[in-house]
Amino acid sequence: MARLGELEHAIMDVLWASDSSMTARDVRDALSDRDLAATTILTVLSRLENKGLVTRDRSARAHRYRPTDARDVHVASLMRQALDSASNTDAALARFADAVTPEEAAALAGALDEAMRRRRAEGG
Amino acid sequence: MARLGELEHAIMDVLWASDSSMTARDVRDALSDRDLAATTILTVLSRLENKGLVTRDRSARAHRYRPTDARDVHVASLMRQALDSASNTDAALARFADAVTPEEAAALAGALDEAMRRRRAEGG
DNA sequence: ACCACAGTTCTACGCGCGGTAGAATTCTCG
DNA sequence: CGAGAATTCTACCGCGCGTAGAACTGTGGT
Repeated sequence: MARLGELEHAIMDVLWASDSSMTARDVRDALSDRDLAATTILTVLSRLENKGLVTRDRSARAHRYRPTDARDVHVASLMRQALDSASNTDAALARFADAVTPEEAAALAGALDEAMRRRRAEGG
Repeated sequence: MARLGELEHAIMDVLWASDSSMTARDVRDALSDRDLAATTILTVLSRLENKGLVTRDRSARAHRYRPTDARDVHVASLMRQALDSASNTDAALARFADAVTPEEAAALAGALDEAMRRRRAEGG
């Protein structure tokens, strides 16, 4: 769904790295090495808003932008999308299991476990 | 790495669905509802070859095309890429664990288990 | 040996997206 | 109210992708 270009991604990175909302100027400063025009930042920020990736707070003079979702959520969503494009989910998951490091495997196994536990606790 | 357009994806789907290699004509026939020109298929097939997604066998008069990797491998690779774009891998995996169905979770847990076992057996 | 034809390569066009930014507009602070 | 910052409007350019015509080439049939 959300196809990001290089600059769009860079800006998302800046927003994700910040724990509070940022103004366009804040973003530009964070990307000062690129020496971008202020309007460039604004344009991209608007496009990101249209794509649903950032949310804008228009109350103040200088609008404040923040990511709609945390980066993890976005990453998980990309992974989910990829998985959905498989014809054989299990086979894809098996391949994926081969592609993770032992540390990641452990973390994932734990997370699966907990997710399952939580589901059982909630769902009844 | 591999960004696919709509037609490119459709063609990959055709190739993935087939268990043997196909000629351009075969592919066109499989997409006959689209009524595409033969050269269109060829062009896209070439682009896919450049992207490393399909392999071409030039020995016969009509070249034969087949996917470089199975679909699962491709899907797993997309998932891996997504995961690599996370700043906090564990957090992303935790989110992902929440996004899979119980069936998928079971399959994945099993696959992780087996991958681990295999690694232990091989790697020493 | 030659021709017809299938298949391939070359080339190209149009469109939409992303990077980029100027011009015009608007709002706020002093 | 004026200056300046911020936003919106608009636009350009390059590239990737869908699409395909024209030219080329190699193989099979007679």
